[in-house]
Amino acid sequence: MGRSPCCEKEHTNKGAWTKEEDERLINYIKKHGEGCWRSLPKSAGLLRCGKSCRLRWINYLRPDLKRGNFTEDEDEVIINLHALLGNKWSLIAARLPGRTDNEIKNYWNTHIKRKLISRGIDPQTHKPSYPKDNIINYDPETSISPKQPQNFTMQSGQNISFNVTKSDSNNSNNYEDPRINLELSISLPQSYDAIKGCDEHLKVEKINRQELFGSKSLSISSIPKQFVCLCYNLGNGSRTACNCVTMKRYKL
DNA sequence: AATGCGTCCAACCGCAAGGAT
DNA sequence: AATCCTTGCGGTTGGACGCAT
Repeated sequence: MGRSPCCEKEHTNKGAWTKEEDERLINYIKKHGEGCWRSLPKSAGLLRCGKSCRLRWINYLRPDLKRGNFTEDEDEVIINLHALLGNKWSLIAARLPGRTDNEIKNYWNTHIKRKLISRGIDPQTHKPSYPKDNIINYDPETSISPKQPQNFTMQSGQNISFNVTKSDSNNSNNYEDPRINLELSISLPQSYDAIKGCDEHLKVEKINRQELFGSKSLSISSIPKQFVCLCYNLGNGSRTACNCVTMKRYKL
């Protein structure tokens, strides 16, 4: 014997609720309280299934619901909780008085997802995302890059990375080979002050100085004030370098 | 004015958890 | 222990609406 349906579908209304139905539901719940959703429609004189009544009450008719747009603070709470809990909308809603799980879910899908993407953040992982169109699949056999990056506009301070992965010719899938994990990045010209706090740049700079001049001390201000920075990370041995070095060599 | 398209969101659906029998 | 029932959750749908052409 299978599960009995939640209601008799032939005798129930579907779709948008009318004002009269809303009033019946509100009046009934005011009198008898929430619960017993299965029997509620019959008792309240509604041609709806219990599930539908529950949803209507929880998501729309409850008196404690907050109406209107989400505030910036609420946005941040949702983003932080989603990073922590994932798509657990009911848990997120529990932390936002007056908001429902359905409302938050809709808001996430229509607004916050886009907001995060525009910030360069993957809405599912909450980690920085690389533009898909800039992933270059480099074929070492032919030295041909089958998928060229598309044009797009970089913003000041933005950093674009390219991953070079190995392509599997048998099943046309790409996969990351840890031995050839080559990550390239490029950024717009920036001031030296902006990179001064970057350990990686300073480390490279220090090594380069030692290579060129031994223990001789040189002023770090000899680095050009404005330049395009190109960095690369090699998976094999995790070697890192950047063209700050080259720029400095040219300057010297 | 008509049409097409994208966005928003209320409502639906299937499923699972947990309590009752 | 097995089955049934109720409730709640998350994914999806479809209609209303606004805007561009």
